[in-house]
Amino acid sequence: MAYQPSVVIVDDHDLVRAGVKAQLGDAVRVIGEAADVHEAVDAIADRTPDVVLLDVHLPSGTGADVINAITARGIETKFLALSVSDAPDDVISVIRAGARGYVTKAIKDTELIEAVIRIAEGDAVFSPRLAGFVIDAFSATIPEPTDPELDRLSPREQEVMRLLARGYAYKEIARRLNISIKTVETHASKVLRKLQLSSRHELSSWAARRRIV
Amino acid sequence: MAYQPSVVIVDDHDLVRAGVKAQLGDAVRVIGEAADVHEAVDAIADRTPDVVLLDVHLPSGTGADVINAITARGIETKFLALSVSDAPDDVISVIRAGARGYVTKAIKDTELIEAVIRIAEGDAVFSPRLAGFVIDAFSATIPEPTDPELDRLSPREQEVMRLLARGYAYKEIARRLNISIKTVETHASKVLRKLQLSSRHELSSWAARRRIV
DNA sequence: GGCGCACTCAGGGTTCACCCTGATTTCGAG
DNA sequence: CTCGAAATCAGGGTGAACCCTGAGTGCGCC
Repeated sequence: MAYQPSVVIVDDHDLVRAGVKAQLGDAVRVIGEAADVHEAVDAIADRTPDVVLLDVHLPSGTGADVINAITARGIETKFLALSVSDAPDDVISVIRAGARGYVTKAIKDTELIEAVIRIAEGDAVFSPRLAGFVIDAFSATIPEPTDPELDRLSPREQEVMRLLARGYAYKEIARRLNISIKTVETHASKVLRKLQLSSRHELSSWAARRRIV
Repeated sequence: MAYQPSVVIVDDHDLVRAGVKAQLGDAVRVIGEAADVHEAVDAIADRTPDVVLLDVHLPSGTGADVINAITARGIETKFLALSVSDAPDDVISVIRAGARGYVTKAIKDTELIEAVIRIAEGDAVFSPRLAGFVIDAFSATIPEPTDPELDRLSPREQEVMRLLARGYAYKEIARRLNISIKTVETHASKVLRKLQLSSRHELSSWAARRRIV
């Protein structure tokens, strides 16, 4: 046994913590345990383990909360999320917070040990099915569920709205659509009223938030 | 052998293609090969394999080029990047283009077969060391290298610039900074000139691109 | 002490953004 | 056929955005 990474286990079920500890055997040093967010932050800050085995759902918050609290304190450690959940949202949120791996509790003991070692060495580890979620989120092709706000705009109004959001002047929009400036004004006015916005700046950020531009 | 995914192999070296084919054995059906970007696009479009084994560096372009061309045509297939390179940039760019996995050519034959099967089933597969790059890029904490353009603005001008970029009216900015509207105008004018922009809309997108706001 | 720079402000001007009222045409639903 | 929604445009108005010239104050630097 060349290297024995130190580990803190965070899970709200005593039984799970005991099980994980048993599975890990003496391949790692378990130097702390915690059952909720507060305990976890204290334990990690106190003992700075190489790796934190982190349940995603805790009674007082989420695994992401723990990660955020620790990174906010400038403490350097590595997180491996360990959860029964294989929901994309759970995976993404905890990875976005800074976890470097995510495995489900269905993992076999030898694989868990290997996963912890790899994380300790700086690699990332995923249950195969879960890596896909991260990739999907990464090359985010979020197919917007057709915003109902948008349906309230007539086709022409939507065209004008897009150009407005990009910062084109009325004159430019008129030229591009081959209509008069006055018509553009009319459309612009209706767009703003229908979307309950008061200027093209608000429209710009509105459109940016919904990835329309 | 329950399921035999169809595969197209893209690599500019005959030897490598032969080697890959040998390693895959009869676990998959190799239904096409290609040695450059153009050949690859034709072969994939023609035969629509379940999985494309894709070298990252090709004589006439990159693996990402192939992926972009195929997705542009609306063809659905899955890409597994297979490269000698383990450079983060190579990994990121090909994943960003849409590959669902990346393994190095050091992979063992049984692992390669398993990787192809997993990709065919919709999972993502990575050599462990490479997954880390994707995670790093994903939770991208790009520390901006202090834009030299920004240094050309005086402190006060930078303040005004930020507020302008957020869409505040001169009146608002004047109120917040406790100065007159005329002074805000002066600063705004200088900011636009120094940054060679012509309107606050350009300033907004300029600032958004550099993550200043 | 003079020189440059950042910061402050004013006057005066043009263009643009946005609003309101009102009008015409086309087109499809009832 | 009638009615309404969509699209087109005009006139006329207010305020915001942006420009130029000019000018006063404080501050550090040679």
